[in-house]
Amino acid sequence: MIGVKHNQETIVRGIVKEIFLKSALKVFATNGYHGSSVADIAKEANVSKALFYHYFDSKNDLLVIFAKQRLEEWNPLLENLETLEDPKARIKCLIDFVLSELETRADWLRFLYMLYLSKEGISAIQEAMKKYQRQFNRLFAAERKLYRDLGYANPDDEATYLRSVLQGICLEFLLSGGNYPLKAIKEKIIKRYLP
Amino acid sequence: MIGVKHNQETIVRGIVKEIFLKSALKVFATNGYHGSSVADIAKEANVSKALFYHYFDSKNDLLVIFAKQRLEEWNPLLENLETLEDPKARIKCLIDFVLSELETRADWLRFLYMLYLSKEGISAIQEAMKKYQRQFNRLFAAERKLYRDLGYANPDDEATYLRSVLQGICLEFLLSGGNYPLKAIKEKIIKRYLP
Amino acid sequence: MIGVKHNQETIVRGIVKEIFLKSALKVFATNGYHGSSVADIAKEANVSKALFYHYFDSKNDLLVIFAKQRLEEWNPLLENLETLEDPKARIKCLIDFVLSELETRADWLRFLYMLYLSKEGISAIQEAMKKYQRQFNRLFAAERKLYRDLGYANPDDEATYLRSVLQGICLEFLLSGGNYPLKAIKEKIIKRYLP
Amino acid sequence: MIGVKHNQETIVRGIVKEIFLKSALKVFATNGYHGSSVADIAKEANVSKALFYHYFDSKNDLLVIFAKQRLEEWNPLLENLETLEDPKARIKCLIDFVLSELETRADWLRFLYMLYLSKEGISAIQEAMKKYQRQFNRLFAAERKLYRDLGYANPDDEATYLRSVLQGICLEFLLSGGNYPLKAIKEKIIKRYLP
DNA sequence: TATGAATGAGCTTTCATTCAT
DNA sequence: CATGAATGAAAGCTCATTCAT
Repeated sequence: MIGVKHNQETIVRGIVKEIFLKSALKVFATNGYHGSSVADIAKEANVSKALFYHYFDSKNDLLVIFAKQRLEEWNPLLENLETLEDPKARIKCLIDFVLSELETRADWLRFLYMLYLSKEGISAIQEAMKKYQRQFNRLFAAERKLYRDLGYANPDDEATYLRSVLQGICLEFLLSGGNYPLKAIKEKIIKRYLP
Repeated sequence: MIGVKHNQETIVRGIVKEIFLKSALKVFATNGYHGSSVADIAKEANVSKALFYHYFDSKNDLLVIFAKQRLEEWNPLLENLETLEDPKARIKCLIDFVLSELETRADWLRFLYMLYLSKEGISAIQEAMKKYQRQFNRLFAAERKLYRDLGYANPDDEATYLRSVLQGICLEFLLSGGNYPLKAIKEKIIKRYLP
Repeated sequence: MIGVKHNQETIVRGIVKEIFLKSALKVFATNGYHGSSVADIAKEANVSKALFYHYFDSKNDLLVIFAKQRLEEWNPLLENLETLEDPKARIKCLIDFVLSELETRADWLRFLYMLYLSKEGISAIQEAMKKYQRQFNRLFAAERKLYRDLGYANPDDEATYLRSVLQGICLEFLLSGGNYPLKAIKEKIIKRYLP
Repeated sequence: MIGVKHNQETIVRGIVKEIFLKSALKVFATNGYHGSSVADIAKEANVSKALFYHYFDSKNDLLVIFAKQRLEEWNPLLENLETLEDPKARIKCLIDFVLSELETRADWLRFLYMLYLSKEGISAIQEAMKKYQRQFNRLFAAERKLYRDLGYANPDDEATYLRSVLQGICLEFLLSGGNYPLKAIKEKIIKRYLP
């Protein structure tokens, strides 16, 4: 019949989309957004270039999708920060969250840093970001409260400082090419905040 | 006299080259290397696209030049680390060096992080890097010696840690969009290492 | 019984084909042949792109079909011109035929003019045309006879002239955007040929 | 010196632009706007595809340029219609203007008819048209005055009618493939309006 | 029948680079 | 030195068409 739609096909669609996203992430992490062509992504996924446009509206579409995924990724941490009573448990949670699974998230992080660093990149995903502004604010508030509960004199600076340290560790991890002493560094920082 | 004329030309050449490099840096920091065209650079410098090729062999040439400049920039620090007696003076010197003039070096840093993060980018300038490997080794040795002199149990990890913290501060500074409490953070870190 | 089923299928097939043709005509009239994609046609018909190829061999197929339909459309007029005795009745018939139902035939006309105007377009349907050459010749002969019977000195030029006038009216009607004084113009021309 | 511009080079620019426009017109007249690629135009002009974009912003740019040229073409006629005293001279002028040089303007006309016929085409050049609305109004007013001066009862319809006839002649001329009796038809129409 | 998946070829446009002046 | 002209290659994206289900 004319007009009949098959529901199960969305499953295939979802799988293929995921393959594309993974491939895109890989090549983006290698060459950056502008340095990666849709042809590169398709090649990585072993399909034709044209198929990409069967699943996404544009190359830029990927940025929006990635931004959304990234922001949703922070939800579990946010929940923990807002519900856990013990501030020490909270800060442990925060450190663990940022530094865990760095190996598997390497492509992800590499790409995000590049994206954030380029001014253009930021404006490209700003609209997508706006929707999540409230979420960001909640996160920052939770962080401030954490340092207040920990008894720090200057919660804002303290939040900034730990954020910087954690980002720095992630960054150096990515730049080190595989021989970063992550375990030792992590112990060091945990010992400092949870004596 | 011929020599004089030659010299003058070289000076002008150097100035124009510098203009190009500065313009390139600016657009690279905005759009990344692949996202910036030679036309963009020329437009930023208010000259014709073709003139670029009177001063540089290719767009890729810029990467090599930037890498060299960056590495030579570290020479004064290296000299200080190797000659200063007092380890406290040395670590103060290191921190000051990395965190000073972040505002004016912002484009520079932004671009370098992007470059280092992209795997491909690194390979593009790897050759240039090789020549300076010896210099890198000297720097790392000086760092290790510093932490040994300061009495740390694990100088290697200690070097890695401080490097991560400083990089993290620079990174967050770039990402913060102008409201990073650099002064407070710097005081904080100096107080920690130089009690 | 098998025959009946076959017949029903043919009827359904015919209906769906007609839907496609109507949709095609609409988008062709809007964007021209080259400016309209099979996807556009399918969308207008609310079916999938692939279904189109169950009913037609190719997009170009549509041109041939349209050309045939157009030519067969002229059959009733031809019959009248050849059988009616009174030349005045014949010319009235001709004018009425060309200028009637312009509103409903607008898409049709718009597309045909575009097709005829494009040199390439004509060659695409020339083969289909050849089969109908005999019919054209009959039409032209009937026209000449008409003007001879009406007593005109130069029947050929007269035929060309009236054809031009009628085409011009159709064209201006299409270009006017809905406010063409068709009735007045038609009266004017009829009064001239049938005083 | 940096920043020096050469004035005479605009001459070359103008010539090459003209070549491009002529080539574009030729291929547009054959295949229509959507049916002609920038590659086709460049091939017709015997230059590289990329050079096109050195002279024009986009393919659509050509439409705007053509529309403007077309409208300016009518200026001499407009001036004559507004200044000539004798209405008979005016209508002679109008007929001559529209039907003269049909052979050399064939590509032009063919393209314009296709453009006007496609609804999309019209909207593409509407903005360019708006600027010239005043000119159109002047032309229509001059036409109305002409038929009033000639003593016609219904100047508006009369203007529409003659416009239709002239358009029809042009159209049939284009469709006839070279054997249109233009001279005879023109005499016929002139005799009718200037007895 | 009817659909979504899939693709090669082609389109518009951009870019790094070269060349004549 | 400095420019505009010019181009081959490749980018993002579309399209007519085929195929498996």
